[in-house]
Amino acid sequence: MGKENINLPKTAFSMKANLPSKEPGFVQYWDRINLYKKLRARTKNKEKFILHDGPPYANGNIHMGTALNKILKDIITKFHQMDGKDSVYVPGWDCHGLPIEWKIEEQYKKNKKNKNEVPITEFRKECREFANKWIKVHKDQFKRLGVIGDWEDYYSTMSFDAEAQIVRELGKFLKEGSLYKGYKPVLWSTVEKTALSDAEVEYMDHTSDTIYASFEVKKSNLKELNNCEIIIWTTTPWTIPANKALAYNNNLKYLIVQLLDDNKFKNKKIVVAKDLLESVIKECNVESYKTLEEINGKDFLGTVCQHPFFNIGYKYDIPMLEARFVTTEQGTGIVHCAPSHGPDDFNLCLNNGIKALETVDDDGRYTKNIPVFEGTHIFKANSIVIEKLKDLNKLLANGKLNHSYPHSWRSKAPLVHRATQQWFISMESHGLRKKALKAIEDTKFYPSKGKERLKSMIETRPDWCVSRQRVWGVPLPIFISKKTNEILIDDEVFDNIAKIYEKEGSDCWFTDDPQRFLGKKYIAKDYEKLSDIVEVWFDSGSTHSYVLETRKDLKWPASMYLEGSDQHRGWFHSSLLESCGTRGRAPFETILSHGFVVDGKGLKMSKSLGNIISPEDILKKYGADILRVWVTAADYSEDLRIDNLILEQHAESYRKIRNTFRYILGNLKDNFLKTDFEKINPNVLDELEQYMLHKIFILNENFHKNFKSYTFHNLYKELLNFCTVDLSAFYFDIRKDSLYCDDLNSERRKNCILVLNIILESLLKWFAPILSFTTEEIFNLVNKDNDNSIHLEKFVKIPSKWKNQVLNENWIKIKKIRDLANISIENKRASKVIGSSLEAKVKIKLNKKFYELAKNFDFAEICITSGAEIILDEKLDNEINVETIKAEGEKCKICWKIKKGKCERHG
RNA sequence: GGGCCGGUAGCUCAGUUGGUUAGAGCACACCCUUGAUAAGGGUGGGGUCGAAAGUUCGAGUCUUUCUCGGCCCA
Repeated sequence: MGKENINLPKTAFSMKANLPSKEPGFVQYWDRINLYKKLRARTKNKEKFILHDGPPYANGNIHMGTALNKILKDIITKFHQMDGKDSVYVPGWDCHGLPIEWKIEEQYKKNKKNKNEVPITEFRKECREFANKWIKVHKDQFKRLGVIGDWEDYYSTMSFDAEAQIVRELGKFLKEGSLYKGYKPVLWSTVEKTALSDAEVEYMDHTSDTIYASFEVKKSNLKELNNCEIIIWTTTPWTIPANKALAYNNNLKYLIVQLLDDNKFKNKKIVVAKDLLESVIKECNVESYKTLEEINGKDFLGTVCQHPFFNIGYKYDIPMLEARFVTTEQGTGIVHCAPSHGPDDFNLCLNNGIKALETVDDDGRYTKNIPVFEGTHIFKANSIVIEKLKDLNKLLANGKLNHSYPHSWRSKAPLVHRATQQWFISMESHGLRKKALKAIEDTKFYPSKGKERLKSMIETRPDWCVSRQRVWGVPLPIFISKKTNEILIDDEVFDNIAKIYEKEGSDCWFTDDPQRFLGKKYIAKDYEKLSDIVEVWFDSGSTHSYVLETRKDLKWPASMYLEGSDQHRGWFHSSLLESCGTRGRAPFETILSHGFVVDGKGLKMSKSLGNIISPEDILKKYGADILRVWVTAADYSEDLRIDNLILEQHAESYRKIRNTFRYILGNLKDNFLKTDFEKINPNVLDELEQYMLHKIFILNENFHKNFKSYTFHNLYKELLNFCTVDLSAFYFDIRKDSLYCDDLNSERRKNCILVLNIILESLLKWFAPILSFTTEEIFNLVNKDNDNSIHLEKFVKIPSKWKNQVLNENWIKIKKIRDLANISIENKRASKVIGSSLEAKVKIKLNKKFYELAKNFDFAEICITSGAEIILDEKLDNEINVETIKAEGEKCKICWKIKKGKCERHG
């Protein structure tokens, strides 16, 4: 008598997962059976769920953030698919833009090649190849994570049809009139006559002229300020002619000081920040002065000054504006603002209705917008401006300053901020801001706080600058009439350009005869062709038009956009504006945003901290399913922590889940029998089985509730708890005896097997979107038919008759008795009276309420002891009292129960 | 520097409109089992809820300040 006489579990499903080596095989399998096509066929004509992929930039290996994003997308896509929808995922890539240009330029540098000598189309070709290379790399990395999507027919922002559609979209804004020409400061090299990006800037020492200049107050709400002179300090005297405003800070204290030295400023009242007075009088060599008044920054509200060059034609008002960027680090606490020559100045002025002008031309000479000085080169203007200020008695002092200053990385020439011609989409002219805010109201946000975040950005953002002076992008399809200076707006032209791009891409814009784009209606020599490109956020903001709208397998608007929370200012934002501008509503129905991946302590990952974990490392050590567990178990609405400890913990949970499957498979001997849930009559089963069916019903209900609200971490926790608490420690433990020792024909055992089949199917499907590899491994093991996949299945439907609230209440009480029995048994174990619980017999004294319920149950079975006695004791202090005694008698060789006399089952 | 969001046991997360000694799983400790065995079971220890102040009969839950962290902007 022994192991050969009992039904021990046996399965081919190994305890050890070996995910890192096993998973790539499933990636191949899904490729081989063409799972993606099969999925489409399976849910053909079903309601669509479209999660539109926000395109990652095709540059560099993926990092944890990308992995998180793709896994989350895949989990959601799979949930909707298994929920019965046609859940289509088309991945995409963002390809144009500066980072790729840099990479190519870097290569040039290495090879001592000069970018300017390379034909533009050649350069763009290299950019395109570079992007294509990374798309390929990404594709494999994403597939390795278990992500299922249309990998063959993905989209990219540089495909010919995308470039063509971007032209059409711009055409809509041009036609409407909301796309206008304006000016905005960019870092400019007057030597190379080109704009530079931040990354092309080198900071080096530079000696600048400094001045303390004065602006006379014209009028103020604070009478003390009248007749005062506001003092500013700047290191760029040449920007004074472009001055349009002064900036102060509400939180600073200012002083009105009367100068008493015997010079041209004698008795003049000047205004500077209190904290900077000392440095100002020192720098300006003031020897004698008198403080008249202390005022608050807010008192400046409404104050208007005169330009220092008022007397030579600068007759316009100089308003004083509140700005937080004003500090007391240097200067006077009041900052001179030239919107054409500084980003801060530009934004502050823009918010106050003062637009930047073209004040300096490509070569660095003042334009006609700068009276008196027109034609002067700005690098020669400082001394002229200083002289003029002196003449007009607006110069308190001047000097030199050696400081770190931006220079071109190529020519090493100093750079300037210079307003250049740019193209803007107006937020107001055609109600774009209003439309976008309405669209936000109509969108559902997960988590809900995303709504406020996006809303507050749209409320305050300035007009959208969509032009860039670069080469790797879609050219702005703009012709300007040489005669009228007006933009050419003609659908025929836009469409003609788009058609050409569809065939050959947009490279030709830079090389071909402009006449080709203009068609027959216009003559090329009458027009200037722009060479700016479209900023890349417009590219990706338009994906809805060239992906969702044009593909038959998709729908517009998308069911969901899902990205990291930084994309409130990125893709969510640009897509919203583009779509509201062209179609009057958002291109998405819902937005789901997730937090950032941080290390175990909550700090961001950085090279300097050395706390970066790469997806590659995790895949090698744990496998994708562990990474998918990490994504599912985390609350993505906050930042997601990850380190080895956290992964180890999730790996541990995974093992528990895996062993739960293994136990079921072992008892089923890998023979899964699909059952028709509807045909099961719970009432013919033992109460324990009925109770498990009830548990499955409730779990399924919560599962769908959590799925609907996208709270996967709660969903996962419930599944995990079901495996550990309800199955492993409870149901499996109790039913072990029946499974191993009952006759194969016993009703009890057969019913248990039935329930195990049900649990296997339910668990497999619940876990499939999460543990995509492991569930496939099991599915393939128990399904002999070829080319099948768990991912083609639908979620189980649990009949409502499985729900049994009364039974549930009863079993809560039964488990309470069981818990107390366990404590009692543990006491006896500690005192070495017994070891295994089968060596024990429990005497359970109960009050009337519990007795009436418990008398119908076999507590030896429930408590896994050799005997149990239920005794009514109405005098009991507490409801339940359990006493454990050593079981007496013979140990049955088969079921190991200790009984006096023969075992009733095994003789 | 500004805006927004967050800080509950070692870890991942619960904690409904403020109300009994703050919960779960994992991890940990000890014990049992050796017929789920690089598995399984049982029992147990562990947080005063980032800090302080306030409102209240009563606060993890409301207010303020501070602190740490994240995203965005400057």
